[in-house]
Amino acid sequence: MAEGSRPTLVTVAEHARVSRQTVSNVLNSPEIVRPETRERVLRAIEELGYRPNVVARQLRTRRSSVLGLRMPPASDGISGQVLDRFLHALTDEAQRAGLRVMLFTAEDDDAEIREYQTLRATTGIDGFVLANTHAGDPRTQWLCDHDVPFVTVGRPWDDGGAPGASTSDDGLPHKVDDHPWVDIDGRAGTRAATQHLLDAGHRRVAFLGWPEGSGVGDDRLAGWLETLTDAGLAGDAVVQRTEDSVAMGAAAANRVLRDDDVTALVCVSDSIALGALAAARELAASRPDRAPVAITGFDDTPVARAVDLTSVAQPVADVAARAIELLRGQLDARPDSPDASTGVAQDRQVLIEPHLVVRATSRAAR
Amino acid sequence: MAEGSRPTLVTVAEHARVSRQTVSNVLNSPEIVRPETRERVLRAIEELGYRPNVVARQLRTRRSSVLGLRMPPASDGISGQVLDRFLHALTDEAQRAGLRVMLFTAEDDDAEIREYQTLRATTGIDGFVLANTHAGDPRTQWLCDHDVPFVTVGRPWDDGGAPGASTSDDGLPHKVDDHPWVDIDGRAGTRAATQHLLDAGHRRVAFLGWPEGSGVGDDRLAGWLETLTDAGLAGDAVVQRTEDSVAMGAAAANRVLRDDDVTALVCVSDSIALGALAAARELAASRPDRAPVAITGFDDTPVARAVDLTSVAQPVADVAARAIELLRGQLDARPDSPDASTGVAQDRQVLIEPHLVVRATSRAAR
DNA sequence: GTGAAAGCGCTAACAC
DNA sequence: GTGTTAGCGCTTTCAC
Repeated sequence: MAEGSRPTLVTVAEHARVSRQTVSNVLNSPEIVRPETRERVLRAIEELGYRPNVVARQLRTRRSSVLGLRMPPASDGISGQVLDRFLHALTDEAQRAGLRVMLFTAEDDDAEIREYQTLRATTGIDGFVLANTHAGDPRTQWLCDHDVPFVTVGRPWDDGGAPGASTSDDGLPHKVDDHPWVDIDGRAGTRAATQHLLDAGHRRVAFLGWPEGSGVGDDRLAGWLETLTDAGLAGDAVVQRTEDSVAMGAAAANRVLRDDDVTALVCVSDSIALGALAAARELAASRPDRAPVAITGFDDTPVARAVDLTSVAQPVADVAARAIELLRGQLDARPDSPDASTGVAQDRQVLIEPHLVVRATSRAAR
Repeated sequence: MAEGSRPTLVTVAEHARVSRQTVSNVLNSPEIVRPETRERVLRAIEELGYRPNVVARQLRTRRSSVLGLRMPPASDGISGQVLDRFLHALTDEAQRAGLRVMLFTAEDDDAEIREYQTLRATTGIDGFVLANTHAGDPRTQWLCDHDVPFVTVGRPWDDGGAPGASTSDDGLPHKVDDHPWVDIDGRAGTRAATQHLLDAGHRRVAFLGWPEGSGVGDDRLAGWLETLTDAGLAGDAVVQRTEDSVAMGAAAANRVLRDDDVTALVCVSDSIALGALAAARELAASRPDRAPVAITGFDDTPVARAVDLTSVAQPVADVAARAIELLRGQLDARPDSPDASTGVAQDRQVLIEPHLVVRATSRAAR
């Protein structure tokens, strides 16, 4: 504070009576500097309250330690706040790893790619985290082609619906599907939900899903069907597919519940579950004789907590942690750092198991 | 692409046959360079696909054009997603203004202040956007003391409850309350909601609020009370205060609705409104004779849309735009840029009026 | 109006 | 091990 401006490497060097390079070494490769010198330098740093200027370092090393993330326009879905939580977790993990998260926006995929270019050309962003990737995404293609480190949150779903990582059709320079990603195992989630309902004695467990073709939706459906099949109940499988909204959920539920044997519903989302809940409640009011209907949602949104809805919770923090890990792996593997061997050989694709949060809507009849 | 690496100022200068300084001028002060030279330089820039390196510029100018924002830990409230929307809008506005938003996290206020220091010392962040400020916030104090540009989203509520900007108790070097902020006029919001209900013929309009002492909550209550007073109905004013949750909202509503004359509820939040809605529905079922109850919420969360709840919508995008504006004003007013006069003289404190979104829960009896 | 010189704070080479 | 020499790409004097 006494000096007019902040101390620099030179200030520290003078103070410690060494060259400025030695100070730099103490900071970046402490092991190559003699302990007593190191001590002296560290003391000087301490005394002066020196903080390295990362901008200068960045100019020199061409590494920014900054990650870019496109802020998606708030989808109007009810599942708000999972992005909030993810963002918080990601920022936190990044910070812990010495990285920063920088936000940007883009109208569409092409604009986003243009932003990648700008961001890399002008501010030297090191890598990107992509959410909301979709089949045949031009963004992942571009990033692969330009050798930019990135990780997607969500698998690269083939147009078919099954997870990628399998078919390696030909010897293209870059197999787009085969990039680092982290995702939540939706199938395992619905499996848990369905099993939970079966364990509670339900036999005819219907599924309220999204229209066919969405990788995520089909994956969740698969988990339900699998479980039913394993239990020898696949013959009774009932599915209703609908758009993701409360109203549509209610309508779909009403259709399914015309079958009096259906006593439980596994829903692909909390929105649909919320609709189903309303439908079930009306049904219970109008027909006290009918068996009460158990319901599970997916995402464990605040709404689920609010209305006491059993739901599959996404471990967002884990996802963020693994995403940062995967990104770090790529960053460290770049030209300069020979630490490539240091990093534990890790899978480039990570599937995280969600867990079921059991609440009132799936517990024994009230 | 032909060349190995990216073009720099020198590359452009050579290409345009001018000094590198002239190129810099074309970029930063185009008006001082002769039109024909400028043309030539611009063409060279175009041809080479030159992009200025902001890191180098930053090292030289000490301005980063980056804004810091602490990512708050997801509050468990139902009102998720307003942060999402705000973040998107803020990023968008910032980008439009040539600024970037960088995220960070901190455990508490002190840790946040430490991050301010780190961020400014090492990466040279230009300013901050603070959300969730509270009475006697040490962060705003610190930022004022260190002359760091910032803007808060939300007024600096005095411990009393009234908005600051009024009492200037003594001649302290920095009047903490008197910093730039943007906020939503909650009072105007509940005023609109209450008036809407009065217009619909309701006479006894109760308020379900938060416990006393929260600036935001008291402000919202004030709007309701004001409107009732203006209508000469203050004598009938009924308030129930409760924690912000669906269950508490239902309980509070039940208490208020014991009074058969109460036909409308203005709620301080969507969570509470959601509870009230459930209570009202049960009441309607059990006592078909009673007049139906109209309900309004606050925040216009996805849940409100989902259950067709009338609610006060926060114009988040406007807030973001004004926040960026206020920050820009401070950034431009700094040492170098003499453009201080250019910026329209603007208020340093901005109150934005929300608007009511009328939905089923407040329309004439179904 | 344009150019030349200097330097922002740091690290990568290479000498010593 | 340590110091010296060069820049990274840009802008800011200040001559011309």
